[in-house]
Amino acid sequence: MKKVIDMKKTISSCIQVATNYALSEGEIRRLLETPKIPEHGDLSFPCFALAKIDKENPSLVAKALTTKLTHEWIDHVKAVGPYVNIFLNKKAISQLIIQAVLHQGENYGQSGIGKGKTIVLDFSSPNIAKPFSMGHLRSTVIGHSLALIAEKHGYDTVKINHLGDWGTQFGKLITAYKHWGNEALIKKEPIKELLQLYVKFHEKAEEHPHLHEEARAWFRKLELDDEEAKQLWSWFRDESLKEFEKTYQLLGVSFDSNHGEAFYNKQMNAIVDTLQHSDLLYTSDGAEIVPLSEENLPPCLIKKSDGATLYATRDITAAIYRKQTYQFDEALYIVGPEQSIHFQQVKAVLSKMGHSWAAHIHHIPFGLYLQEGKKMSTRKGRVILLEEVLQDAIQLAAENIDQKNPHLKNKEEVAKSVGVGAIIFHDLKNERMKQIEFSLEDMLTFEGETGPYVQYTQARAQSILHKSRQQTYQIEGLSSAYAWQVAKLLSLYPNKLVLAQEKSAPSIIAKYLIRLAQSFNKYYANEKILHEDEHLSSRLGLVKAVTIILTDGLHLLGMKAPQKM
RNA sequence: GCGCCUUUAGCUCAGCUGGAUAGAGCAACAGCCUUCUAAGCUGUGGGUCAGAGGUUCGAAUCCUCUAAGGCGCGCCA
Repeated sequence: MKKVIDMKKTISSCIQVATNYALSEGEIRRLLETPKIPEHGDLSFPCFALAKIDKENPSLVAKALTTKLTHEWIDHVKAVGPYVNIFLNKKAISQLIIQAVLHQGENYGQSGIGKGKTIVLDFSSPNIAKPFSMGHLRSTVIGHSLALIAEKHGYDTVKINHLGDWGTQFGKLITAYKHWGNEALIKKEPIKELLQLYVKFHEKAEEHPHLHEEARAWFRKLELDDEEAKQLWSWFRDESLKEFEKTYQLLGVSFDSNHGEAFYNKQMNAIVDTLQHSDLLYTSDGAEIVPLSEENLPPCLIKKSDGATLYATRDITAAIYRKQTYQFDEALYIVGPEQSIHFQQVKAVLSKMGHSWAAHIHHIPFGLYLQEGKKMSTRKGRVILLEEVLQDAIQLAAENIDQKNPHLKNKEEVAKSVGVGAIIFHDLKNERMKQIEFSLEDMLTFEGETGPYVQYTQARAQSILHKSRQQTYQIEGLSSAYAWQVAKLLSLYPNKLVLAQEKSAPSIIAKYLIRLAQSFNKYYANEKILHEDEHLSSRLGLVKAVTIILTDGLHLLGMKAPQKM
């Protein structure tokens, strides 16, 4: 699609020609490595595989290859033992890379692999009347980033917030509200107040067990469309959603659908009927199940012994609805790892129903936040509110600005971008499955491998561009070691985006941005950029290219990239 | 008991799907602001890659087993 400067590919085919097609280009590409130390060149080709084919000594093969390897991109080659170390033409290639980035701008790195395809993402999904937990933060920022990455690749995305807006807890909430509720308080602080009602219910219910019956009765009424129950339910939902909306706004997240669990209530009977008619449903201990022993899975519970449906029923229904509504090619569920069996069951049942697209449903789990080595629990009185963490971060960012750049114009806006950015980046920088020990201190760090570090690097680069007052650049390429490192990293960006998409891994982008920022900061510290000489324009072009990639990468993580900070 | 995930420097993590001397960031110590934003840069110390086998010319990376920690395992979501 877009022009990409792929050094590995070019050199691979070059080696292939030089070796008389003894290996496929793919094999060569796989063998071709990036040496860890600069003395070994920009690329290095180990000759073991080649030597095996020729039944020769690897060192000799390497030596022989050096004489045949010529290309305009190659400056010189050197055989060291069994390795052929390739030193590239810095000036020519950096020129091509910088030009490509400048020319394509924010489109640089678009692969087009998703063109004409639709991905549905189910993420965030907080529970009504409960605080936005750290677990939901993970789901939210990962899901959001995956959506942005998919869009970059050309996919159409459908972002769904599968709200936890149904279940027996609403019976409890209504009961609690009828006894001790206060309308004004709920309007003021819905989540806090509703949570308190929920907690109070459980406290009181220990002494007065009949409250449980009352709650069940209210939930039954709700299911039967009782006017009062429904009104309260809908009010709780609206108030909660309003408060969630504030958090989403801070995080810059929006959804295409807020259809929660309740939305599927009316459709579930039809699905249960279908299961029945397909002879998939069995009765076991009074409950309706789909046995999955062939799949090596525990049976999937469709209906409780009291006839009520379960979340598996709901997810199956929702999946079918989504397939019909959005015609998705892939469906991602960004949900904690506790539910991995659940999703296997849902997929298995859908398959049994004859839905071959079940294979396109993917559970994207992530490492849990732990507290003292244990899963964070809402039950334990102490809940860490995301809202408070975000406010802390913004506050700290504001203090930093006052100290470091007191004359900055839009202080509040920048503080928000930086503070929230720190939280998002902290969440996304590590491999998705890695568990995270909750540490406010770590989240509020702005130095080192952090979001603010990347943002700061970008802002400094912008500052240079502003000072230069140049709009267009005459790129001739750069040959200094620092500039070359930066340019090489720029060329890797498109590939990183593809990897991030394939592995559903925003961390690949986050790690890459850190590397690029580090590399640029070294360049910045060691070379004067705004220096009047014949290379000025090329240097500025490199700086401009860096700002383009850093900004684009930050956006893909769901972060802002302030011009100044 | 069974299944899934994790284990790399004191701490938090990379390691490009098997390659040369395992790298960053924090923390500690020592430097660098009359020069493009010091939220930065430079240097020093710090490692039986959890352990044991196996595959291979070559393993942190692939396979098997063991250990530790986490999360699950039919009427919660």
